[in-house]
Amino acid sequence: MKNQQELPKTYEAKGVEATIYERWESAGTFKPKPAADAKQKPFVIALPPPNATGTLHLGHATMLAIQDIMVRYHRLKGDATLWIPGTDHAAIATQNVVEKQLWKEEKKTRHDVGRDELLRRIDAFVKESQGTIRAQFRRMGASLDWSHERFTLDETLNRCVRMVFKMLYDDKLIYRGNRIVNWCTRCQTTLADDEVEYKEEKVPFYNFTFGPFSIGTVRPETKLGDKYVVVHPDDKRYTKYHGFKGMIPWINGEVEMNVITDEAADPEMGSGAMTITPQHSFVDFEIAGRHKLEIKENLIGMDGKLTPAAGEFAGLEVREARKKFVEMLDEKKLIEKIDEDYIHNVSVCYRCGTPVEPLISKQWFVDVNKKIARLHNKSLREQALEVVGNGDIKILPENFSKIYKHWMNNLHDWCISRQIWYGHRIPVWYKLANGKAGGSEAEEIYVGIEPPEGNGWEQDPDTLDTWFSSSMWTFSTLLASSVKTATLQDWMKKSPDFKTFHPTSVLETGYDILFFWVARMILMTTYAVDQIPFRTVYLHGLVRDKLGRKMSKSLGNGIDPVEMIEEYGADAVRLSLVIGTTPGNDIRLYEEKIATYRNFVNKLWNISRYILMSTTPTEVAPTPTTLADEWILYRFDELKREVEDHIKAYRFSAAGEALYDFTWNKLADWYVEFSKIEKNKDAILRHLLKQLLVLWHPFTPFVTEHIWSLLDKKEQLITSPWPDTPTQEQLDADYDKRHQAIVSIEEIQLVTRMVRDHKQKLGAGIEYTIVTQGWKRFADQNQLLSRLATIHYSDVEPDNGVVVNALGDISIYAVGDVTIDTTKLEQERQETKTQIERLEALLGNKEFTQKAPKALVAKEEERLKTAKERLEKLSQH
RNA sequence: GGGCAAUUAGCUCAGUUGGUUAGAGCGUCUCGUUUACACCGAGAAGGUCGUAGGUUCGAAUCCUACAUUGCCCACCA
Repeated sequence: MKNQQELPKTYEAKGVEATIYERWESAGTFKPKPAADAKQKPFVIALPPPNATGTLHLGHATMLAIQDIMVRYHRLKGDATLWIPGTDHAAIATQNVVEKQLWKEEKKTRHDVGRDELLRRIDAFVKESQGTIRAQFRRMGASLDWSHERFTLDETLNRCVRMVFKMLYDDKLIYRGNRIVNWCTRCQTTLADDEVEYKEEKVPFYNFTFGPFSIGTVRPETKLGDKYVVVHPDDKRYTKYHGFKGMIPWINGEVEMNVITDEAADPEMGSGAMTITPQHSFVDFEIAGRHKLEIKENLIGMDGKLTPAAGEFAGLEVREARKKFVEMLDEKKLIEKIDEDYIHNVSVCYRCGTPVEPLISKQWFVDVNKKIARLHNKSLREQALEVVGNGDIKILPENFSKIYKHWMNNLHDWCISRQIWYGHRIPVWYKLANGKAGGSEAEEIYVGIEPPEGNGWEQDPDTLDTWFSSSMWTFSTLLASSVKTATLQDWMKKSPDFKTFHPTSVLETGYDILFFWVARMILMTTYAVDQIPFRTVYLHGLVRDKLGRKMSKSLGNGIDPVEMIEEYGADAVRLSLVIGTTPGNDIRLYEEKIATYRNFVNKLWNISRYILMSTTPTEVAPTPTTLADEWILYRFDELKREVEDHIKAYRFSAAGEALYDFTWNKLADWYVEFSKIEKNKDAILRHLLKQLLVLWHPFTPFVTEHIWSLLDKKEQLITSPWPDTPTQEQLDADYDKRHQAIVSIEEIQLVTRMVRDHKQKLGAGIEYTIVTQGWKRFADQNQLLSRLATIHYSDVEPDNGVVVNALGDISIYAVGDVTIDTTKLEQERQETKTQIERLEALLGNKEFTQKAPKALVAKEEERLKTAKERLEKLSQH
């Protein structure tokens, strides 16, 4: 060993990661630098802001790993690179957490403490969570520009939200109306369509008599005031009732019944006739709208109990009311039958699982179908479809653009008002004309960025859907906070960051929020900014356990990334989330997998340790002098090309695998071993190591930076230049030049393997000789072979030798008093024969030789030749 | 009900536009104290690529049907 340097035998991630991160951050390396190439577009990613409630989970770890690869790659390439961190206030989720805590600790509800006090408590909680998140994201090694951190409730972002709200309002894309909405009786708020989930449940299905019709339902209690029966216009059974109007017996005596026709009634379903309850069913609401029917008051209230409009049922819980209602119907002999085993999809709140009540409520909506001038006479929906349809925005994997389009095609108006306290307050003020609460017809409305002047204005108590503000994330985070303008256009003009960095390059996130978030960003950004928010959408899968199950607390199968980082190091965790995965497909993670990559990181460490300890720094250029040198330098050039191609094509797994294979199977297993025989490889070894560290750096930033610091202290690795990558043409030319060296070295590897195999079977003490014909062996090739496989080289067949294997024009002899098991040899002979037959058949096929690519035909011919030679050798003994 | 994906070694997964004998990691078996590494090294075994057809000189890859699994959307009055 040339160096006295003492390096630990295993890489201890725990001891170095924090220091390294601190060094990157304090040197300002995460901040964007002007591009080396002025023509090159900056590379920008807005980090999907994690909820301000949580702690780091594997979903976060995945997005950080993938995005950091892209960001570090572009930084090394010399691009102006910006990765914007931040957190999302996650309105309902956050308020829920604090409300739960309040109840648990003090047995108080939000109404007990009041709006201001609740918000104060939420703020305190959020501040703490943000601190946790920041610390944990740093532990993953994420090279986020923390000086650019944003929060969806920052004043700057809040102002942006108010501005966009006003723009939409002025364009008449935001309206307020009495419409049917999803209502969570627990969260006490509306939910957007995609915030509702469905759960299968076994419930009784009732069939009752409604005049001449048989009506089925799982929710009889809503049928209290029904008076319309809907049948399909073409349903012959009911043609005679079309337009019928008359009195029929119902729960409390006679009621008026009207028969109307609508295509929504499915003749195949049940009796083909249904009654409608527009207050509590989306479909019924639409039917009522088409027929301009009067819509009565809600029967179910926001508290989940029946309202005074339900008369004697008022105040009852839904389930109690149902029971009573059915009993009363039964007494009147109006129940036909009850199916107790009916499987029904119950809609529930995605946050708390409580059944959702559809009911009528006065809410704010975004109109997605109205065509407006700003969008060149298109609607929000059409615009959002177009930018994906025409390729301005590319979605990866591609099949998700189909899903996106389908969703967009079926998009309904977006209910954006929420009856919770935490979030962006709706920038609308009301003044009652008569100065008294009550009649809404008499009120004046003011919509603005700032509160209106004068007295008597009261702000809308509601807040905005959390996705409303996150839909602006790519541009709201780039607006200058110091600037106050009246319009968004002006603001953008006066925001240098916005002008430099928008649109962003890539939006990387899990496919589960494609609709919640990605689609809405496209919707809102194309409208408000008249730019796409990002050019490429990369969707990763969900992290699951080894059996493909979701990780959950109740199953106890969760993996805490922070614990894994503690034990295996951040680099290993990152690799385990990237290698062996493909975009859009779920990722199965388990501890052994992380351990595998920890082992790899240690391998990289030990290769470096060996090079550091056995070579000295040198200024000599890495010039190949032996076959092995030529081989490794060619394969390394090839690796650079592969890695770059893969990263550019977002195939991060393939890039990582190529690096892994080169590092372990080529550099460590062969070249480092060659270097022990051939010596004097300091320049090449150090050159390979340095460049390899750069290539690995996006994947495993900590260990590479650490090794780098032991190697070269001038500049940090994170801001070093990416090595020049040869073009495919250069590689091809190089291959032609180095062809013999490459073939020879790879031949050595094969022969070595064969001899080792036989040595194991025949035992020690056997001598091996190889006899070659055809081209002359190179001196260093012979030397390498004899050292690696303890083998002699000869031009002539040894007297008492037995052929144990053959490769092309090489024969391998075991020499001496050898009794060998010929089964293996016979097996090889058979295999070679089969191969020859196959190849002869293939090459005898004119269609193949004519239609297949010439290179392939030539290759097959070469293989046939080799196989024949081999068979000849094998048959000699 | 509509749509999308998946099905490859015992397990977890790769497999770019159809083209060598289908790859990797883990696990299994055999051997190994060569001073970079036992978080290691050398080797081996293990797959008719879900099933059945089709297109093609050639299919894990393209087409059709079916089966199984998962997800998304719609939602049954």
